[in-house]
Amino acid sequence: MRDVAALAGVSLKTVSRVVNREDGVSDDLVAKVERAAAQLDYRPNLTASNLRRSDRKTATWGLLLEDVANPYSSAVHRGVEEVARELGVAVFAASMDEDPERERELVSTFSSRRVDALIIAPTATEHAYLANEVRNGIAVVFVDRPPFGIDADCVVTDNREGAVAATRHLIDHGHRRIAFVGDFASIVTANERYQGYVDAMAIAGVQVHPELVMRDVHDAAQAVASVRALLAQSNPPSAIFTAQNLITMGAVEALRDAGAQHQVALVGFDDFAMANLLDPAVTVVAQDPRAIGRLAATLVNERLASASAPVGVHVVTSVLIPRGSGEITPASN
Amino acid sequence: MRDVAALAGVSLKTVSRVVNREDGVSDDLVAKVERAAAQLDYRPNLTASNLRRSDRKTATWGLLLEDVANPYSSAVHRGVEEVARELGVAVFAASMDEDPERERELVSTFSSRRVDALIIAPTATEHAYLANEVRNGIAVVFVDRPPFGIDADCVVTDNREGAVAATRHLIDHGHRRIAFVGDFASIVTANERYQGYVDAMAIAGVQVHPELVMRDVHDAAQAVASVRALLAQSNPPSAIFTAQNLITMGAVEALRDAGAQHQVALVGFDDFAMANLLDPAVTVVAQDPRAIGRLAATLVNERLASASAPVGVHVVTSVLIPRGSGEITPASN
DNA sequence: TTGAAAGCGCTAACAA
DNA sequence: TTGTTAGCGCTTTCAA
Repeated sequence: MRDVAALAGVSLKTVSRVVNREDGVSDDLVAKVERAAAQLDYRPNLTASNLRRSDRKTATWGLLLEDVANPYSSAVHRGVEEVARELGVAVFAASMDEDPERERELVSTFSSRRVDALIIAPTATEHAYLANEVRNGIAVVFVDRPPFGIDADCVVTDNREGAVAATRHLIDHGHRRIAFVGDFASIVTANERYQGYVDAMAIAGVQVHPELVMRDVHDAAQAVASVRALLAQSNPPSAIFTAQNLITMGAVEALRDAGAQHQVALVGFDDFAMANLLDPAVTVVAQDPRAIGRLAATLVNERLASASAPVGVHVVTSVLIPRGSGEITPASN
Repeated sequence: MRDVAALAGVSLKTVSRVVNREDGVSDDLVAKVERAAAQLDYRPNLTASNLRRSDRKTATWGLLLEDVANPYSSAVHRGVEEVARELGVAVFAASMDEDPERERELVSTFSSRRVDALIIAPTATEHAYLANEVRNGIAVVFVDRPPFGIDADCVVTDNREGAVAATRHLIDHGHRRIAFVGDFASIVTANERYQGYVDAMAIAGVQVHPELVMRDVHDAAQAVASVRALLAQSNPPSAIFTAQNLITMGAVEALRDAGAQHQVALVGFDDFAMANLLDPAVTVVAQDPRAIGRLAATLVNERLASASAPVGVHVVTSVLIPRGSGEITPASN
């Protein structure tokens, strides 16, 4: 900036005014400064600017995801980015891989770079450690899972209701032996989905068979093994509700390997690419992760505008998409 | 930091030394400062530190992708992140959506935040505009597509060789009427893949039929339409080479809709989720985008260590994965 | 409308 | 081993 000022023959402050498009500078000087800036290919230093500015805003957010390469996470990322782009905000993104310590490290990394906001798909089960960030005016919004030990905005899917819809869909198609395959019981959303399954069964008066309930299944490989074990039982399920996208993919593989894909019904939580092109096409309860990301970003922006606004939980509704696998009826009953 | 110094009863510089783990501070004072920092929940301001430091490193990189939610892009992102994490580097990520102007905006956005490096999967066809960044010591590495008008490291797939392998695979299975469906001819990689197709056909003495060549097909919907048109011809192809992942997905859909998935062979460039679970499973030439990301990040790190090291093009080899769709033989010939 | 001086939080250079 | 002073690039405050 000093070089630009020297070349344009004006003071530092005048260059600052032109760069920040403040008015009160004569057209003559504006032109001179712009010419000099272009000639030197001047790039303003936002970090220095931020250091001195009274509002201390860096126009930078941090986004903490389960895994940037996971389809769900990356769709949330995309939604956040769309809103951030309109606001001229740059977004740090990183993966936590279900590691609470990594979550804290990333918060610290982003905090020391003075982000204005943190959007967190939490892995930790305790978020009191964020109190300092909130006190310092960093907007914190949670997605996918709610926070614990801190009051903050949060965007979640209607996990229980979605699971009820999935389970009821199978019951309505005549199934009584309905298996559940879900993620770690320690994950709140996995629990809510399990609860939805249990509730739907209870409401319909259908018995939950403990040998048909597989929990703590986290990835596709474990899901393949779990579904294989289910199918190998003496009295196997006639339908399966898989409560997470990777589990559904694993179930598809196990069913196909057993040649049972047209005999055993399947409904999955979370949509995934190619679900409609499989044979049979896979019925799912779809979330809208991009909308979740957009909403979270919008909440960040509102929180930044008024730190004292009341905090809320925002529920995005899921929707059941029948495609074939969920409409298979039991062979005999 | 001032508050920490006051609370610990030491000078600013001593706190700075402790925070930066410089030695030459007595254990006694280190303990005092650490206690004070913990008590105040002190977070160092990396932007201020960077402003003053002589090396001017922010430990921050910018990653410019086609679309953060695209499976290819997000796998590259993951690879970059893995290396960045080890180095304690935070990564900005953003999508360009094939918009060259957006590419320049993002470079400017990240430059003004003083990133140490830019990793770009370029959309623009002219990169002379980056000369200033390079001169300022920002490490610039390109992935997926090479740069133009600037000397910089670059990581690409062996597009031509991969396309040759795919085409030859179909020829080896007896096909003579082999269609090509590829992305915008303006995209370098799409051109290389087309060239590989043409070369493989020529080497084998198989005629390229212009009516079987569909270019400028960018997304799944356009691919569905293109493959439908191919199948509707009076003398349709017995095999199709789709030169991009979304195009392959669209081709799968069109073939299935026409009931031709077991008659017409298909080999796609780029692997995708569920390709092995489709019926038939889809034969692909697979890239390793995560490895590409890791390599790009490693190159960034080397470039940062020595700005004057010679620039190179790094080719990551693709591999053909036979799964079924590519091994279908022509009905008659 | 323009500019001079001070200072954001931190570290380099030097001094004690 | 510890502290002092200056200044990174910018904006605030205030004066001209």
